[in-house]
Amino acid sequence: MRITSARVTASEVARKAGVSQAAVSLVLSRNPKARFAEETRARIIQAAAELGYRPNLVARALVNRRSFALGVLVPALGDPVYAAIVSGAKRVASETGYALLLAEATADDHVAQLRALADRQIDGVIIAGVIAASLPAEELAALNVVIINQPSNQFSTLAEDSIRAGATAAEHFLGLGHSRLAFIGPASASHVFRHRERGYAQVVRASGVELRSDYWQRADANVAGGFSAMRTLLALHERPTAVFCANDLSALGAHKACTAAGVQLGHDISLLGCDDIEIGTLVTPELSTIHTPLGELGARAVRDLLSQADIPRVVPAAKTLPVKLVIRGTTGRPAVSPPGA
Amino acid sequence: MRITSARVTASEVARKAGVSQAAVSLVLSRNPKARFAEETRARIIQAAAELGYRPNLVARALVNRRSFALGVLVPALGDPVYAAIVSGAKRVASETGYALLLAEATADDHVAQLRALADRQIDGVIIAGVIAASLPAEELAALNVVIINQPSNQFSTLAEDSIRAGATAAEHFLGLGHSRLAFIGPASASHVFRHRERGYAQVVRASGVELRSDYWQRADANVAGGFSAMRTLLALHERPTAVFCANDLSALGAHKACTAAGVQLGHDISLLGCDDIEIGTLVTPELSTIHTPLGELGARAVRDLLSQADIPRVVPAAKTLPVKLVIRGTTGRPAVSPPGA
DNA sequence: AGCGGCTGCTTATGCGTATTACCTCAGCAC
DNA sequence: GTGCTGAGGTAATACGCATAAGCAGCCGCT
Repeated sequence: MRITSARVTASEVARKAGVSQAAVSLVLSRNPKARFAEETRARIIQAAAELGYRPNLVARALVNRRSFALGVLVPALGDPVYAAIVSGAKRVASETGYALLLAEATADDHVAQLRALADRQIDGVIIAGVIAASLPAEELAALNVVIINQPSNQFSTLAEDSIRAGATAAEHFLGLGHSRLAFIGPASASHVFRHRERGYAQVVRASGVELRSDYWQRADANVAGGFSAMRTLLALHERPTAVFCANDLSALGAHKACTAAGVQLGHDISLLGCDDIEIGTLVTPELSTIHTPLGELGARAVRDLLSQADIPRVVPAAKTLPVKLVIRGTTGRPAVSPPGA
Repeated sequence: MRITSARVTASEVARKAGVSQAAVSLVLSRNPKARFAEETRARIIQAAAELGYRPNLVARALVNRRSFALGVLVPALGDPVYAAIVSGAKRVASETGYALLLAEATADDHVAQLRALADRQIDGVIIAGVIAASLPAEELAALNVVIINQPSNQFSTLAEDSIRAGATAAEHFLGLGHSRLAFIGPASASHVFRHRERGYAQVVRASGVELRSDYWQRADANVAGGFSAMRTLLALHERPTAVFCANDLSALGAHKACTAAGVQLGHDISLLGCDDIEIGTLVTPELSTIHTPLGELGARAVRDLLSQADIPRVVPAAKTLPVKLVIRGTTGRPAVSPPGA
């Protein structure tokens, strides 16, 4: 039975070096308070090396009350957005010797998933995509938490500048001379999506361009949603010339609908996504988009968690990371001058 | 300092219920050997519920010598192929109360990543995409291991039927009437890629169709590789009419090259990928491909690991999962009859 | 009355590590 | 010699849980 391999323990190293287990622990953990003769120190280090001793992190976690592991709670690992966040988090985590424990929360088990992480004594948790408000606050409060892309006055947050993302989209379109601006986005409670929409709407409105309700399409923020929303827009008597989608996935759905309808993207209709996931460069023409710092969000989240672990934060911090316009093939000047011009 | 939250322990439950800590453990773990009066049992359960007791899994892991966690070692979490495997693994793992510990192995730290997992006393590890032969065999041998898509006579393996995948590709092309068959694939040591190629070549050769060396392109199995390889093919005096790519990513690169060159996919040239990642449906026309059971591989890997944990396997098992042709938009009959017809 | 056997619990111990408190011995001052 | 100090270690304990072993009380049987 090979549940956990028989591994060499500190005691065995101690026996081999002719010292006590405590000596092994003290020397190998470079405890500054420990005064050991150079010769003993060397003997212990050599014995450990010869036996291939590696400390049992589970035992260490038990006594330290620190597991050196962080949890990540996301709704879907396969989604490129969360994959990018996880990847960024993993990079920083492994640099610092931290492990990442994954939790994929489905519709109704997000609380259970959080508990599963907490029960493993994680030193902190990163929450992205899962509505933090739907998690029991008192259980979260017992953890170090960083929430990505959601507001919270109780926990630290880290977010893209969603308002600016939407605003940038509108500015791009307006700058190109568009005046028939459409939007495709979910009716969801998601904070990012709402803010991307708001930033977009604000700038459009401020420019004096009309916000037409038939240009404002509600659709799930995925490929299918974007596809059907775009079909609706294409069926309109007077088509929009520029469409901003709440995320790249729906933009790619919209892209597909346009291509299928023979619409020349970047000419007949300008299309802009948001997130800058890699897939956007695979379609033709390549998807213009607003880059959001997904990997960076994951990476910073880990760093924040690690600093929280040392100096617990009284006041939760809220940081916002900038976004950036990435012009590729799907956006350009309108083909025909808008009526008002 | 809030490293790990102050949580209620079994002893506190015991005090509240007026019993010993052992009683709490015995009752709550439904140990069949423990005979307790119904009334005591109820008191313990109620006390636990009132205090919100949840066992510390770290402590449990230490005494059980079983962490109820599995490791996953992959080269890139962002790659849709590995994301799909991880997602499948996660599904089964969380059904059975197991946690998944991620390790993303970069070029030269794969051994360190494996050790980091082992040090956390994982009950098993799934290795995908990382060359298992490059890992220290004696350290692997101390673990329960399932290797995905690589051969091994020392450890259990789980693989798609790569030969069949390639063969299916060739049969599809030949069945459509193609005779100018090309291939794009890496020169890498990867077993899957080599077998997909071999299966393809075997069937082509067996059909009597010539295997032209200028139709056999070496390229990295990613978008950029597929793109440039396809450019080379397109520049040929006599273009191939059907191209099989070693994976979807390179097929998507090839797709892009074709679209850019004005080639009508599915008519002028038939293009076939392999893996069936979701992105393939986003391009126009949608990518025909060979479906490989990525999620299923991850799921089965976890199941195998769990059964290994109970009944250790003397002889490593090797299982192969079937693949399936998925015809979408990029494959069709050749536009012009091949010379020989 | 005495003893076996069952019920219903408790006590003790170990998992592998970190850490505190203590212990021994040498060297030195006096 | 005694006492003090510091160097160089060890012993003991705790972390939170699981589990083997033990033990008290009671019943029934002879």
